[in-house]
Amino acid sequence: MTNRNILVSIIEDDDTIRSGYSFLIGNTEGYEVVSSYSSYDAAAHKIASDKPDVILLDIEMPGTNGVDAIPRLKKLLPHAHVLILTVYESEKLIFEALANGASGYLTKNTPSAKIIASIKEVKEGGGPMSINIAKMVIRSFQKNKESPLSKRETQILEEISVGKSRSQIANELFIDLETVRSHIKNIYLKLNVNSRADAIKTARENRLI
Amino acid sequence: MTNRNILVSIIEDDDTIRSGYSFLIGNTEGYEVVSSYSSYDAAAHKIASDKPDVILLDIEMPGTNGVDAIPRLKKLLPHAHVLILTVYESEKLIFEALANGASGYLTKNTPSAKIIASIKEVKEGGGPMSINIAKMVIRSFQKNKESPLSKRETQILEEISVGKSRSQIANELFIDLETVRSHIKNIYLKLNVNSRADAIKTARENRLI
DNA sequence: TAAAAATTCACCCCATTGGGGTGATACCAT
DNA sequence: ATGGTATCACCCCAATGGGGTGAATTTTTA
Repeated sequence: MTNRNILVSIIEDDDTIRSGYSFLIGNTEGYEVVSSYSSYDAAAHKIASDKPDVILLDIEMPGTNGVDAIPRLKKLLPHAHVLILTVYESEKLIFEALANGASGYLTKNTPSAKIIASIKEVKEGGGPMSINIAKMVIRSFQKNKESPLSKRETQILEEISVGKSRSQIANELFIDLETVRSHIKNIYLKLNVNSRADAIKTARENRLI
Repeated sequence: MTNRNILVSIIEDDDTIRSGYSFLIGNTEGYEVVSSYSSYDAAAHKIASDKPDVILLDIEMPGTNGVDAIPRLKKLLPHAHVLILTVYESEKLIFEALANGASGYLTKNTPSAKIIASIKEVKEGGGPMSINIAKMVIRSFQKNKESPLSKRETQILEEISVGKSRSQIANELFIDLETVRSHIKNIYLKLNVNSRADAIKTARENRLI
């Protein structure tokens, strides 16, 4: 069997950048640019017939933005991989993009060779990320070391964050219901909130849990 | 100013692998192996004075395992970066390691050049990951496409997962309290559970939310 | 276009929960 | 020995959560 080219579509509103990518990828052995569009809206009705393996997608675009475009592209082309290529490094955008089905996330300062390699990687089921993105993702797993909460309080807040009730927590930690209550009260005091939802929100924002 | 060498400590129980890394890194310009140990327990009392910039850490080890070793190492050497180098690819271990403060996660099939580059990357605040690890991490952000839950049900379960009460959900979605209730009942039916905690657990396990 | 699924709402029941207040004891670690 | 932590107690009461049953309407899909 012969390895066929990796078919790439590009959706990027900046003409210069789009031509640049197109030139770069089109002139690389084993890669083929099947189409390029200046927005998702321009691509929507045509990209399905292009049958790309990988879609390079910008986030900042007129009309439908990149993040919202991902699930639509996945619906049009269930087997295509979406590789985000953008200048944005906001944690929110990155996670939204990944949650929406992006297979990788590169920033625009990524060297050409890495872009080419990432397209192949993504086609083969990998998940390429720029180092700064990987850093943010890793950091998102790490807890804040300067938590105002004690160990026990953190533990209880974690139970709360998975939907446990007071009595469930009391049972699992082998302590009295009242003790759980007083811990929760102290948690609320420290976080300056007065509901489970707010406590969870504040804790997540500050990586306390 | 002159760039000083990157100081590396290695904690790895396999003698052969340890010497291999030691040789590889020690013979690379700009890198210096300041110490190597066959376990965390062996390193515990001495590594602080080695003052490494980066610690290469194995997960599978006699005595204190790698995951538990991370926070202790971070306590001994708050400014050192821990780079996991292991054969394990279990999602649980990866996330535990990252949550415990690991700065990067490489699998042992990583080519030498990539290991060397990753040590530098980690020292400069990056977050290197093997492609297969990045893939798992990315997948962990992505929802299951074959959810038994409807869009609305998923939305409501997400609200529940952040600790919202029925009435809070009703207010935010502009629907009646009773409607929220009936959605929740349907969610419980579909997931075969009968509590918020179980629903959240099942949903998280199946990436429904 | 007809059937199936999703979304919406209603009213029954009732034990449990959640949040607020106040206070107390014991154990640590600095 | 003083402040933070962890434990428990009892006051109050509205709201919540979970279970049952049924039904109208809209949307999606076959």
